Amino acid sequence: MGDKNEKRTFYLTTPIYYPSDKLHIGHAYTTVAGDAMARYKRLRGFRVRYLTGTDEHGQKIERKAKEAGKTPQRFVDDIVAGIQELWRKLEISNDDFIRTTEPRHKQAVEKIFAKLLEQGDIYKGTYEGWYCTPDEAFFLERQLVDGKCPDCGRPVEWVQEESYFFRMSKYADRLLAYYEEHPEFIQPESRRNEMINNFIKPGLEDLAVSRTTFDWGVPVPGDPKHVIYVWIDALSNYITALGYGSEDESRFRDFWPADVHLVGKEIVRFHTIYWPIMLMALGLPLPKKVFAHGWLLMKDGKMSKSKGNVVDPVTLIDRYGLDALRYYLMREVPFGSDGTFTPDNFVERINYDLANDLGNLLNRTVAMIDKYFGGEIPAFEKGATPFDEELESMAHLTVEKVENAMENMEFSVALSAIWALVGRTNKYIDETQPWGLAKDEAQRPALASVMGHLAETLRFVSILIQPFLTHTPRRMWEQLGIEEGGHTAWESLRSFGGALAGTRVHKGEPLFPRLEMADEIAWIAQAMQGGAPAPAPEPGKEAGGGAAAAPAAPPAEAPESKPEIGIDDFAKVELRVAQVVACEPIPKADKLLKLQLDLGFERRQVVSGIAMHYKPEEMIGRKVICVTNLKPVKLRGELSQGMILAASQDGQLTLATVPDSMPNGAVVK
RNA sequence: CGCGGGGUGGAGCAGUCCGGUAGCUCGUCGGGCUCAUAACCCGAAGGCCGCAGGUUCAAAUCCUGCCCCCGCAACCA
Repeated sequence: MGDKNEKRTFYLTTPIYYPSDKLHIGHAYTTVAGDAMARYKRLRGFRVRYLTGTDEHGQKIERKAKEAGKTPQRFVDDIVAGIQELWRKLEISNDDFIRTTEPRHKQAVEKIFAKLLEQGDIYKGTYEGWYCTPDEAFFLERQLVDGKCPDCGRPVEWVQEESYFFRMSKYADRLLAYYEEHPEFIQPESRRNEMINNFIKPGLEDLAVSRTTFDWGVPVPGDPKHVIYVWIDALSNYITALGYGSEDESRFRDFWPADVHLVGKEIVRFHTIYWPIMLMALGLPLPKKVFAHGWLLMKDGKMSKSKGNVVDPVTLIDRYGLDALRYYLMREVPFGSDGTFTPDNFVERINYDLANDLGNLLNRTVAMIDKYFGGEIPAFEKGATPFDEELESMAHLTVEKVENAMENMEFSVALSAIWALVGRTNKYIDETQPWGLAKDEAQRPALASVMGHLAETLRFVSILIQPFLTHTPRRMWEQLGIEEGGHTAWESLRSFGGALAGTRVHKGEPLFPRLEMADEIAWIAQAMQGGAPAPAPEPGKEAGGGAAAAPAAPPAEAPESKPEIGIDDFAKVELRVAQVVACEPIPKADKLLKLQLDLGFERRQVVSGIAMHYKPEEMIGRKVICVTNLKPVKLRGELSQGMILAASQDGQLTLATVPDSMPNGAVVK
């Protein structure tokens, strides 16, 4: 093999996830994709470093921890333990897991901040502006209406709030030049134009990189009243995890710059603008590629618990096996586009591709070798049947296609190519009709050739799927009697031949049991609703998945509750019956209706976000309940003096109404 | 005219950058085979490629206008 000692390196990262909640299948999607890439590169002989982790600071975690009655650290420790458990279950092969609360990270972040400050790239400045205290909002001079708050009309005051800023604009030209010179930098290309047109061209504003409104973070060196905000704290994980800024920077020298940052499309901007600029300021090379993948959406749009369309990856793994889930994630959706998860889809994919095509192919091949050759894979001569050559050349072509696709992170393309080979092999059996050949002793060499070609093709497939499926390759090798080693190495794909001649096959369990589609679709749908799925008969599992524990159904999620209040607090709210006397939509606002309410003793105008649910004309005459002592605000330029009550969930909304007999102005409590 | 994505046989998608036979998976219908997990293989039906113009010998593909859907942003006191 190669006589180069120096292995090429490959550094790949996922975003660091925010542990304020349990992770869902979308996070699993990203991380499995990265894992497939990392495994592929390792198979190709690269020295790979695959990093994932968690971004653990910030106001939201501080608040959630408080609500949970925990310290922030304790709070994130608990959630992160769950995340790491999920990665274990998904057999993510990450080489490191960075947590932004770790000393190694915090120390480096302090250094980075200090350096940027010292260089003058970060400066201490002030947010200045007109501030409306009751609204907690800043306004520019030109936004004021008659020198007063444009929202509520009350006086505003000139305030200054201290903050540290990063001079972004200073680097804008260099960033554009980098884009120019490295067209591969932002990966689906369309994203690049988006960044240039929307953010860079209009001019980069200096970025506020510290906060004084919360404490849970890395304090600004020498100015602990500020904490370092997410930009610097989180993005720098990609280098702090390599030991940048520590006593030992050897790993950093080996692996930086990153080959690929994998990101969701919602954070492209941070990774293609802020992060490169930070690196430029630090005098470091920029990552080679930022790849934005799409979202895995649920049938009814974005995942949300209240929609009842959340799939817990663990539920799927427990019931269908890890390889089924990993295969589905990587095959179903072209990486880079959005895709939709549906139970039908998931079950179909497993049944057709894994059970019928691949699993059955192995099964029938092994059965025939058993039957016709006593379980020993025969030696063969090339071209014994008219179909041999085509199968062989397709096998080689498939390797080439897979390698090309993997370089571009086109995982679904790679898998389709592999499955095209599987399909071709099934067809080959039909063409050669081994059962016919077996009846004629003179056809013995042809039969041997067919068996040899089948086994060899399956060997190819087993090697090619390794980045994606973590159990199946080994199970195929067991059945084909292959020892892990030379015949399972990627480089062995260069030659198609009798590598397996003489090995003994071992008929085993089907790789993937066939699923009862209707039952399983219903089961998943129920699991997504959060209800306890019906005790459908457990389908077979991947061999080795011993414990046939009852599938863990996601428990019904208890709604988040607000803290208890006393009657005094409640009494502060004034609710009254009001009648709608006029109602009209507000231009250019999808959700807003402007209502004139008769409160008996006075009339007032309320703006309400119910336009998606009620037409203006059907509002007129209704008696509703209005909060009458709410601070007035302007919405979409219209004054709103109160709010009307409505119940809503899952995109439904119904007004709380009162019988017409109740007089306007009646107090509700 | 806020930003972006999309409208291709019954369903879900590819093809659109770099014009020239419209492809894949599933479904439907018909056939073949029996080695195999009632799996596998072959064939057929089915599309005015959102609409209207334009460029061209030729447009799903380029240009113009319009319609519709979906995210995001704003607005849900």
